[in-house]
Amino acid sequence: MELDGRKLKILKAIIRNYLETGEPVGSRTLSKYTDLNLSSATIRNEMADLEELGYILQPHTSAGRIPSDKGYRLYVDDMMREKEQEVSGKEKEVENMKEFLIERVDKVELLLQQLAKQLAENTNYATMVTAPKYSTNKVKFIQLSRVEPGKLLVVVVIDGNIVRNTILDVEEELSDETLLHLNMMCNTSLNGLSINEINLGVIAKLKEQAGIHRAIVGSVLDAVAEAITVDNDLEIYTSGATNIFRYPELSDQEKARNLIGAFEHKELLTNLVQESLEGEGNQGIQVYIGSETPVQTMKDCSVVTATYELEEGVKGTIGIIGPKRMDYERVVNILKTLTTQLDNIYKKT
Amino acid sequence: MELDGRKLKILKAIIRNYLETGEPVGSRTLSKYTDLNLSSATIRNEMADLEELGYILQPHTSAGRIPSDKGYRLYVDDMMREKEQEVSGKEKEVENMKEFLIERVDKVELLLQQLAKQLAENTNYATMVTAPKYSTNKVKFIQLSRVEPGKLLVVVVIDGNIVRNTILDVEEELSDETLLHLNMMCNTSLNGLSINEINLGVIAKLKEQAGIHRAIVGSVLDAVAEAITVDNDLEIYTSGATNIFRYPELSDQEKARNLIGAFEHKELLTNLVQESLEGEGNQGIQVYIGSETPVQTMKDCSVVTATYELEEGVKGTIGIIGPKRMDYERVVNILKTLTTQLDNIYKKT
DNA sequence: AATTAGCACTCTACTCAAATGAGTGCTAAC
DNA sequence: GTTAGCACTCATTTGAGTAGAGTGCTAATT
Repeated sequence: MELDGRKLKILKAIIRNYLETGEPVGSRTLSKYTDLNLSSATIRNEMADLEELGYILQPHTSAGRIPSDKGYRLYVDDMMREKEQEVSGKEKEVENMKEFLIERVDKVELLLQQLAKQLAENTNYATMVTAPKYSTNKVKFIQLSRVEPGKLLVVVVIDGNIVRNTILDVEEELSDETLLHLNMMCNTSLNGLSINEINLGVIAKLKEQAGIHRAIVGSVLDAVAEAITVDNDLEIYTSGATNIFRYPELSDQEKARNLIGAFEHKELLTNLVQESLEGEGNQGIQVYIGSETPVQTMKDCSVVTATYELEEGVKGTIGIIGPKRMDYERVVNILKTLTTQLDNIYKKT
Repeated sequence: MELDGRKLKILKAIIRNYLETGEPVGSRTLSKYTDLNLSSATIRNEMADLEELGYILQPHTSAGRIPSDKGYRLYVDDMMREKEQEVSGKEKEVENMKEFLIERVDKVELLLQQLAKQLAENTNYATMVTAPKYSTNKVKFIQLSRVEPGKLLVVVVIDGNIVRNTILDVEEELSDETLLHLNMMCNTSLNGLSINEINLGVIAKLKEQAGIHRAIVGSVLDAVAEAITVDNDLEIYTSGATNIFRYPELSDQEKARNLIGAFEHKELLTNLVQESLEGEGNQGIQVYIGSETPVQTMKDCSVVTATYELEEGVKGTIGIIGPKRMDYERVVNILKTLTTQLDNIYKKT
């Protein structure tokens, strides 16, 4: 059996209707409210076929049909293909979001948290934003200072002016000159290097230069290593988890608990981020429908992720989590314009 | 009417039973399963009195009784009074928690997040932990460095070795000597001062010393001010929000949504923290029952908060949020031992 | 051969009444 | 003051009956 034009039309009509109402769609509804001009009986036959093909299913015998994951998939793919052509979308959607993004907050952390929140409020879905990840952190600047006797402050500035710091306990007392000297040494030896480039050779050379202070250099290197190591964890901001209560199909105890649990245990979301960064889809946008999701506890939802790239190799992910019947079109649009704008705003800097 | 000994006994029995089962308690149950040796009829009479006094109430005519907020209050106060005497509690409860606290993580942030998580897992309630708040932050050390041309890194170390940093854009190019000079100036003028002590006099003197670089000093002072300003916001870590689904009386859509919303919008929790820090109760432990809570959306819960104090004036709050029928005794015990241990661990440092 | 009308059938959701049972309040006896 | 006993209340459960939405199939129509 083939999926001819008419079947496709009917399928799309079913999906569109279901997206709107959230109720199973019956043959009579379609017959009346579409321009197909077919009787309900004919549509019933077609629907039986569509069900056999796996695009739709019945919650129970005497109910209408709802789209299956496979059905949604077809719909989304088709939609994405169309969008592709339509060069520039309607930018209005994110207009007010833009406004607040403009007045960039200092702390990236706060900005992203805010972004997640705004996005959740605008879409009525749950959202997730990861901090941009510098795939290759490079040391830009190192500063060692004595805070108080026995305490050494190590500040490391890395690409993108991210500042990390550690306080070390040191046994020996360092004179001002030694400190100055160590500072210079570290900067000349390490600046511009990434974690992989700081190899044994560099380390040995540095320790040699340090002479009697080699122990300290060791500690400092540890601190530097920690600072430039890309931490895979936790830098995920979420918002709007309670939005899932807007959708009855996600609101029962069991499902709500699972979902909200996933938002609480952010480590579960890392899979999602990972996968989303790897599989480059249409303009970095990826749609996971139901059980396609990499996060098991979200198998009753759909997830749309977008990758934004501040500069070469500096990527983050934005995700929107909603019911399978989410408004894919709108969500994809929002994410597209949003990522473009994020890029632009940061590139201006 | 008075609350005589027997009434009190019955009230306590009702509460204890209800804490266990979560079901309204009937007269027959009490008659059978307590050592009061009274018939159900007598107990019924007493219960009628207790209801009139406002300590218990009936969900509906033909149900047993459940404690009212006033009833719980009596119970908790009484319990706290008893605990007072019992000098040292059973410390075992937090034994495994201690274990992980011992291997202190560097980042306070992580530690507190972990603490919240562990606590939630151990108690099966929702938890909340705030970062210790230094009521009077003092500047301990300032370091200005040139990261790259036009960018000045300001690092401020404050009490408790908390490190804050800002990157400033500067117009003029600074020589190494100037930078060194500025560094010394800032440190000698500002070290040891709190936000209130950095007054116009200090500022004027500093600017005068700076001469042509007064503009920069202005920016630096702003950065310092930001660093030592106690930020009232957001430093709240939560965990175990999904635990509320364990308690049917909190699990319906409406309530669950409200509660989880409160955990998401952490700004709502600041009231709680505020109040808890101010009203010093029994060993810094405070119990809010039902509508006593400062956070409106939690009026169907009870909240137990504890204040911990790392050193003079450095305080944080731990909160446990559960159903009104939470195991107050256990929770209070855990919080007591936990705060003591937190103090000890940090004091060792 | 495709479409449609018609009808029997299925299944959910709702309503209603009756039965159940836990628990009370009150009265009269102890 | 305490208790036994009984009538009463009310939430919950159960089952029957009904309405309604929607289907699948067959036979008639185009």
